[in-house]
Amino acid sequence: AVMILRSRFLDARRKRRNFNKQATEILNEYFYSHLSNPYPSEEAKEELAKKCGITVSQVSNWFGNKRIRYKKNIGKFQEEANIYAAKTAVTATN
Amino acid sequence: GLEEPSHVQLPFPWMKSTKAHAWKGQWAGGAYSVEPEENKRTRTAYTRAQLLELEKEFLFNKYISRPRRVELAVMLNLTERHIKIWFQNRRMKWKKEEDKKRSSGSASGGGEGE
DNA sequence: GTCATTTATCATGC
DNA sequence: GCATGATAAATGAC
Repeated sequence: AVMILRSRFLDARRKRRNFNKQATEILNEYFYSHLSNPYPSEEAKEELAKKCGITVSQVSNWFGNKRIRYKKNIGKFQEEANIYAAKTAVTATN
Repeated sequence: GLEEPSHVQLPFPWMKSTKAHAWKGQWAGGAYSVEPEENKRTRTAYTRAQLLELEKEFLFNKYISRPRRVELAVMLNLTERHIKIWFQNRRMKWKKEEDKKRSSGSASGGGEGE
């Protein structure tokens, strides 16, 4: 048996601050307009990072978290999905 | 009666879990029949002592040899696979840190530090 | 081997 | 009290 001990000391300070509402808006717009394949290219990540005022790593983190949390509970995001779906009448056909 | 979903969210391929789907059925009754929790992906929590030894070894060299890996595995009571993966991840982390240092030292801006 | 990603977990914000 | 961003095992593509 693998005993999982919680010897989590301060390996690193995971300080976090929430993103701007505007940044979240941009990220969500991209996510929901590419729901069939929400994997932005490196180029797209850089552009998003620039527009949001965050780093490329942060963009990657955001999409990673968003994808896993979305698919784990699609129902929870349904309302949000509708909002952004209406906001962007964009071709998501990659 | 039962409400019929007019525009059900298509189960895009990326929404499927690759391995060890730990969560319950999200669209049960729809397309998929998601198994209940089978084998959850175990995340080994390394002890302080183990991490200390691994870090020490990494300081010595970034790539660990097979014999040394076996040795370390016994010493730390971990599998070779654990050690191998730890070094792979550690190298990626190291690279990221180095990248940050480089960009921070040269051209204007980029000071993303604390 | 690298490396983007998945996944669990952590730490914080509110 | 969960939402959310970050970190680190673990996976898989190549």
